[in-house]
Amino acid sequence: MQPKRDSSVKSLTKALDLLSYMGRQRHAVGVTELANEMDLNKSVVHRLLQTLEACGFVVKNPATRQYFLGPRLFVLGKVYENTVTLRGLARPVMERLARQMGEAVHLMVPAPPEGGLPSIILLDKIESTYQLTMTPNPGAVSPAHCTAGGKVLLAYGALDAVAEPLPKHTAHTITDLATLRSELAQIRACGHAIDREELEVGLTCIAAPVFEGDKVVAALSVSGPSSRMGADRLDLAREAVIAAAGEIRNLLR
Amino acid sequence: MQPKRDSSVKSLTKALDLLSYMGRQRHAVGVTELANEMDLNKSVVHRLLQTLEACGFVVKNPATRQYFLGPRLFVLGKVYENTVTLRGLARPVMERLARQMGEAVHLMVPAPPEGGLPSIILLDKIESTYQLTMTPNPGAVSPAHCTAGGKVLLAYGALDAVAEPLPKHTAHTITDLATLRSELAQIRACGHAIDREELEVGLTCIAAPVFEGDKVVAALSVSGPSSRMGADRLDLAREAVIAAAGEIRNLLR
DNA sequence: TCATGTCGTTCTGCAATGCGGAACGCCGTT
DNA sequence: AACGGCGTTCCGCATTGCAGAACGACATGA
Repeated sequence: MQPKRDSSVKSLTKALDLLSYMGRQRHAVGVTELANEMDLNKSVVHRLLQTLEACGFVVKNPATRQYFLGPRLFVLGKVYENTVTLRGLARPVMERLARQMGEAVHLMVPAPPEGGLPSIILLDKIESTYQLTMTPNPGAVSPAHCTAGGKVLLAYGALDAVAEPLPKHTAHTITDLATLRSELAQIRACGHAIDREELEVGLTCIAAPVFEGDKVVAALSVSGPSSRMGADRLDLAREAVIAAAGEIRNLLR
Repeated sequence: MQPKRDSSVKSLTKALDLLSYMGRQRHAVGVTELANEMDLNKSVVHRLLQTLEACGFVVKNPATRQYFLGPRLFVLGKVYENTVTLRGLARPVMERLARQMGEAVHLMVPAPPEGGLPSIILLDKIESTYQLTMTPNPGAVSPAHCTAGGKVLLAYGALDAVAEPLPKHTAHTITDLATLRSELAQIRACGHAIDREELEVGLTCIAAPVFEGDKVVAALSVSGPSSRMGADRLDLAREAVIAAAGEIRNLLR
């Protein structure tokens, strides 16, 4: 039992975990559900929710007596969205890249470790000019081990790897940690990552790291249906994303 | 000294206030500034920030050692944005209203009481079809006492009034509480509110309450330069917003 | 170079704070 | 009417987080 200098405010951590849980659920939840799911006492959950509600971080539906994310989060999220310089600087570069390739362009940043496996956040995107593509919206969270952007962030240490059994999404998903590690080494070697249907069948992505100084802070990617991402087109995309990521790096200076 | 059944988690409240403060500042801040501004001990602020950072609600710039809102708020804000039913239901109605009037259309909800005076949050908006208009973006917070939407929310009890001296923004701003109260009574009587350059010179708005059941949950407004909002056009707008707000009410059923 | 001020960070004992468990009141169901 | 499940409230105890001071790093200016 090492004291281990914890220095984290327990009640605050619990409250933030409650918020994150509600964010994952995407619908209103009751006190008991939260208490069970988060392994907390009902009275604790209730008190935390009352405080969160008083500050507008949570709203209570008086009819169902359930709680959900509140408007203050909306406000603060918008402030983040509008002030993160990376997003604004990257935008024009992303637009050019999207026009050049005609495919969806994504800008991803590491998600703070939330319990389970390492994840990435879609900070911004530009839609494909083709009709037939359904891509996630900004704010979406995806697993890192089976996405091009995620692998880039893992490879360059912007995101901590994990020992957990990696969940399998398709036949191509890397579920073995050793395999993932050698993949990450290769990504570092060639400066880009490819995801060939590792998250979703029919979806191929290629991503490059965005540096700020000597640290990788984001990943830029081009995604499209595998049918359009043949070897030659993928080569084009590789050149283009790496170049674009470099441009963003210069803008961040 | 009544015990007064407080039942709010102090440390959590402090942390949430820190977040809100950073949201207002819109730029990274240091520990000392926060401690001074929030009237807290430095060590407390530091510990809270460490915890917030561990959960991704705050990021620290290692170079400047300053803190700012983190990506988790972005994620949760997006979840709020995408799941609040009001927004999705109101959208088509707002689009029609905007096309009809050619002016900016805003959907506003009450902001949770944050220390000072009652405020409103811009939940969604549609731009004017005219060129020359600069309107706030979704997520923006405005004072309630000098906006049409804010006065509507105050009038119908969706937002608590306040005793503070009301800050003056223009010559037309209502700064007297008695005057405001009679204005609110009149708003309740005629079912709409008008803001004639009370927040900004040259800007006129007209707003109507959006009911859910027997409670007002939002305000819908049409805003334009005073030059385009003459008596006749304002009459048109009044009919239109009231009708549109009624439609949204039906959709919320 | 050294003194000085300012910043973020760490430490530690004390006591206020938040926790746990149980009890309560409210519904809808059985 | 009895029951089970829910959100909510209560209260004493010990854990948790607090205050204050000290520390170390950095920038500034003499």
